[in-house]
Formats: sequence, structure tokens, C-alpha cells
Amino acid sequence: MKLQINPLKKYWLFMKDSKADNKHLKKVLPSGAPENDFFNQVWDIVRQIPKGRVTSYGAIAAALGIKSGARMVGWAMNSSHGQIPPVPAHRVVNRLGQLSGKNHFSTPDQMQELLEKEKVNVINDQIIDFEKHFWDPLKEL
DNA sequence: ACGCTGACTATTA
DNA sequence: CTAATAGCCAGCG
Repeated sequence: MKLQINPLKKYWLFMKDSKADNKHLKKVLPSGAPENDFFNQVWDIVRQIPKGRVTSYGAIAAALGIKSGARMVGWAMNSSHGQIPPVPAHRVVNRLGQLSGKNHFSTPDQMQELLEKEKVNVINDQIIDFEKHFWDPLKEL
């Protein structure tokens, strides 16, 4: 299998080569969300993103073993507002580190403001030094 | 049931 | 480099 190895996008390797097994899923889902509850699975992972770190839709999908379910992850974010416990949706961006979901916050600037409060700098909807802030659920959990 | 839609990603040309 | 295309799959009308 050929791999496009880009240091900034190394999690692609995981998406192609390995799926998260059940054991891994247990670790990833502290609240023990039922397997069929996709939204809760996503939220569980997002809640574990540390302050000042970010991850991508695809990385979350990969951690859940859904190889190409990135769109579903974004969709889960859309439904994440008002959840208890809260879901830090601003820490989830697309694979390039762009704030593709900013328009779904209460104001379009809120996503950037939340990130910058956590010392993540954003210029023109692009996270600066994205690779330094990147947090890979497959590696960290 | 059906056919969109989408806070996405990967591949190919 | 850009653009087009194809997977993806849960909701909603």
C-alpha cells in the first residue's frame, strides 16, 4: 500500500492501515457510550482534547474506526452545543488546520477567540503551527 | 422508502 | 499547484 507521508498529516497512515479495535475503543470512550450512539462517541473524544491542543475531524473518525466518517464527525459537532458536559468543539478543525466550522458558533469569531484564549493563534481562519498543536486521539489515548 | 445535504478526506487528472 | 470526483452515513422533508 502506498502512503503519502507528510509529517503534518501522519495520522493518515492510521486511517489507511489500522482501525481502532474494540479494546482501543473502550479506552477512548470513558463514558461507555453505546456503540450505536455515534454522536456520544465523538463527543467523548472531543472532551478529552487537552486545552491548547486541536485535532481534526478525520483523526477523530479514525480513532472511532470509521475510516472516512469525517463528515459525520463534523455533523456531530453541529449537535454538540448545549451538551452536558460541554464539548469543546472549537478544538476540532479540518485536516489543514482551518476553522471550517466557525460559522456554526454563536458568532463566527467565537471559535477563533476560544482558541486564542488557549494560546492557539489563528490568522485568516488558519491555525498557526497547526502541527505543534495537533493532538492525535489514536496516539494519545 | 428516497433523495438530498454536509463543521470532510483521499485520489486522480 | 488546482479541480473534479468519489466515498462516507445519520438525519430530515
